[in-house]
Amino acid sequence: MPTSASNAPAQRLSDSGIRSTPQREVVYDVLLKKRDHPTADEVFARVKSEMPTISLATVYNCLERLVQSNLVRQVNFERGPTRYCPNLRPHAHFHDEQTGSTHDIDLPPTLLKQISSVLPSGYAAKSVEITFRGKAQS
Amino acid sequence: MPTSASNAPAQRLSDSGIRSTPQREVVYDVLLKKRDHPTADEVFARVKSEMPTISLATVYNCLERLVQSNLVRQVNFERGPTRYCPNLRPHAHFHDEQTGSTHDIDLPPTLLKQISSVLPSGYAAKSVEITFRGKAQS
DNA sequence: CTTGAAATTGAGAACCATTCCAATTAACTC
DNA sequence: GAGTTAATTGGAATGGTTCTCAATTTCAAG
Repeated sequence: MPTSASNAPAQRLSDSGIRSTPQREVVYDVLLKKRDHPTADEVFARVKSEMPTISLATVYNCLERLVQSNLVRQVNFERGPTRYCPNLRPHAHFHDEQTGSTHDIDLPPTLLKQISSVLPSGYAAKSVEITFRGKAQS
Repeated sequence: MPTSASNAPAQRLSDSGIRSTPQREVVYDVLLKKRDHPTADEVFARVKSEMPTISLATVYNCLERLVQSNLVRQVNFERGPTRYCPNLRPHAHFHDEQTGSTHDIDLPPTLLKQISSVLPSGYAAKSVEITFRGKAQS
């Protein structure tokens, strides 16, 4: 079996040092395919259409593993359910209040530096999280 | 009745067009006095020492009113309980992972403009939320 | 292959911040 | 100060995400 595009996700799983299972591959694949920051429930629904026997607990387990392996990031808005995002580059989130959808906004490194420069000395930030709220033209 | 320092909060309540009650004044006062982004439960505990008969439901009601009146802002971290913040100026939050404490970081208007400038045309942001995570020297 | 460690399953339980309720009390208006 | 509207109270209920459990299955290394 060649290292074709279709099993690249599986490759990335084992490359990340986590055991590759069909469930994990499908979960990861679903996240890569539609990057709309789905909740665990939404991932569960999507995965089920490809793999009807998967359980919600497994989806939670897989997502947790993917997060631990730094292949996926967790995103939280307000107090809603945790969402999952396979975009590993520095980016902000734009939350469209009309549609409820979330868009990734790439952040240039220069801006990141400028933002971190507002921190008083003695504050060492490991990460920054930026969320816009408003409406986007559709 | 003079507008003394002690009843300024009460004044600000009625100035905001909401009915002034002892409970609301104490809740607002507690938020102003210790600006460490307490949860509703924490506010409840602090208020109770001044007003032992207040109920948790009232604390929630008061907080909701204060938020509606734009005297207080809600802040959410991860999926934890909602926190309350009387700082109305544009600011970011620095979340110290060691201590769990949260510090306000003032944001200069120029930076806010720079941040908003990364938005593609068509994206109209009504608000931005910036959270740092890391450790602060104590 | 064998074997041991790790993952999956399914259903239910736990968790807990928040809201609801109906009764009581209090705050403004005239 | 009478009346009307809104706020407070306490306790119970809600709601929904996330976790737990033990049994079973699957993975991958030697």
